[in-house]
Amino acid sequence: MSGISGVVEKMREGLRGALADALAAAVEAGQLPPVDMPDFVVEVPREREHGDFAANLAMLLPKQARMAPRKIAETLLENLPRGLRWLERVEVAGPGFINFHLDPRWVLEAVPLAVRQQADYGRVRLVDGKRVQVEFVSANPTGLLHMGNARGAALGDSIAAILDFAGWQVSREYYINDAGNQIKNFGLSLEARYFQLLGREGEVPEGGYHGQDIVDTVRHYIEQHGDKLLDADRRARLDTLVQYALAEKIGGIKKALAEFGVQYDVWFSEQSLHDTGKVDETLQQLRERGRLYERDGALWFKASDFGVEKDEVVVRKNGIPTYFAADIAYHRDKFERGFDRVINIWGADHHGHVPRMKGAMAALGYDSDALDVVIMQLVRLFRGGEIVRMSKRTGQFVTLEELMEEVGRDAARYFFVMRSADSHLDFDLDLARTQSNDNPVYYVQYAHARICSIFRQLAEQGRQMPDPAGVNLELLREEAELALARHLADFPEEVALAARQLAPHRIARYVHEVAGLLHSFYNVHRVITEDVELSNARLLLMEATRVVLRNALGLLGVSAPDKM
RNA sequence: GCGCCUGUAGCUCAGGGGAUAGAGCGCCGGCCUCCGGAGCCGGGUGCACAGGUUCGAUUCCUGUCAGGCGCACCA
Repeated sequence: MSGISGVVEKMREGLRGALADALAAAVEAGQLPPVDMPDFVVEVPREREHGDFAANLAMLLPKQARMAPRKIAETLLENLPRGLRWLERVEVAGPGFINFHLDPRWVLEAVPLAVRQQADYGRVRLVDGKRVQVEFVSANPTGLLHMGNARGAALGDSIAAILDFAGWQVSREYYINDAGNQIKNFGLSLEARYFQLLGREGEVPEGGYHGQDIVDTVRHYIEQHGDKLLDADRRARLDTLVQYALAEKIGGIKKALAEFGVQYDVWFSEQSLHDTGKVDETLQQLRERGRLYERDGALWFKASDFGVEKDEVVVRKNGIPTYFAADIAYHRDKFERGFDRVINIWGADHHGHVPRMKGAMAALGYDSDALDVVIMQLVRLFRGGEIVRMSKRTGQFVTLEELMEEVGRDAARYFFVMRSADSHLDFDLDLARTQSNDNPVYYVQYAHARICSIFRQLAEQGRQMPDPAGVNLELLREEAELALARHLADFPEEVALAARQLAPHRIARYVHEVAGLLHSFYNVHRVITEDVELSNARLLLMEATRVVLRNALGLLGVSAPDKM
């Protein structure tokens, strides 16, 4: 692992290097036969008694060396370089593990690092100068945002933030499906409501949009522009209504997402792909590469060339390209824009689309591994222990706005990312609204507010935060202090893991643990006391904790309040 | 029928091949002359099932069973 600057990684790499040296020395001395260096790990054992770090190197060598693993481990120990910082003792354990026991104060190095780096503490450099695009939500602009969209928003935004923290250059994008059949239906639905509101006959078509919000939008139009479309040319009437309604709907979506704390860099129109000829251009490329053929009057993409079960229509018998055709053009455009990596956040109901989209990218000559699709499972809302049903058809569903009104932005964001994407999410509205220790988001925020309160107390006593350079951190010897510092030291690695796995829930769990350790410490020890030296050391520990809580919450889009 | 996701504590969920599998909630019992009790401490049962790979499998592979979601000239 490279590009991680934390103290844990530093220690891990130091031990790894020492073991590699030991192996080389042992071979050199003839104590071991020449062997290939296996891909061994230096890990943090679950059990405290197994030391601070453990290596499995010796257990990977018996075949090559034709020696027992424990014997190999002993030999490695004899050849370990001397004078490794913080190292207290090394031992062979179990089937051949090499366990490293460190002076417990080694973790305190994380404290001044966090204090010094502030908002940058936890940043890692997994990549250098690489660009990634994260596309998420991309809900139809014909309605309101529901729970699935909301989860996508929280997940996508958090993944983007984590990737940014991990060294990627990130662009957040929303794909507006403002073309195709649904827009046609949208127009017919709007027209029907328009007629109805003005006393004429009108019926929302089968498969149209029946929601109350559509009625509201048409009413807004009438309030502003009256009934002048009643006798207009039908094409003009539909176009006008659609344009008006799209603008209003997209405006509403932007506003809701902004209130949710999500800011996009690009809003990309599907229609623009048709208008600029990019859909045709893409189809032409596929044709030139021999991946298209005609059957039953339609044009098909040979997805089966790429391990997909069946081929897919890209141009219908009536000559109109399918959504899939536009989507291929869209993804091609992403790569054309120079992104090194493209990530989509999709609902589970779209997972069947993944293989053929990857196939299409491969067909166009792009690396399909550069396209990652995060599939998130569906959300179930609970209130009073009962499932809250969502139905777009009947227009009865909880919108993002309603959710924020009910539980607040922070709770909503936290709840959506606290489970892994591929886990079904049971969202307990009652719990999210609770202002008590039962609610994990308050639990974490409270830890931050508590620290801020200590600092206010400090100021009231006319005292100041110490300069890190003049503080003796080794006064921190209590178990609660070292356990807390140990977790603060883990932050950069947690960020790296979350980034690699595209897994914000790791950060949610991590920050909850840090909060718990802070509370445990706080309950047993006082920060501000007559003992100025010790107070200063603890103040620095508190400041480092505050930095980590704030940065981690920031990655989740959750605020870190000074007071609650 | 085929494909994808998921089966871990009473409930909701974590667990990048390692040595005795964790957290929150719920339940029971404790802790405030003290920087914020929105807090802390203690108490316990579990990897769906069957094979395989491996020195070692909750983790990887195969199969079975169960739940969710897909399998349109919809998006």
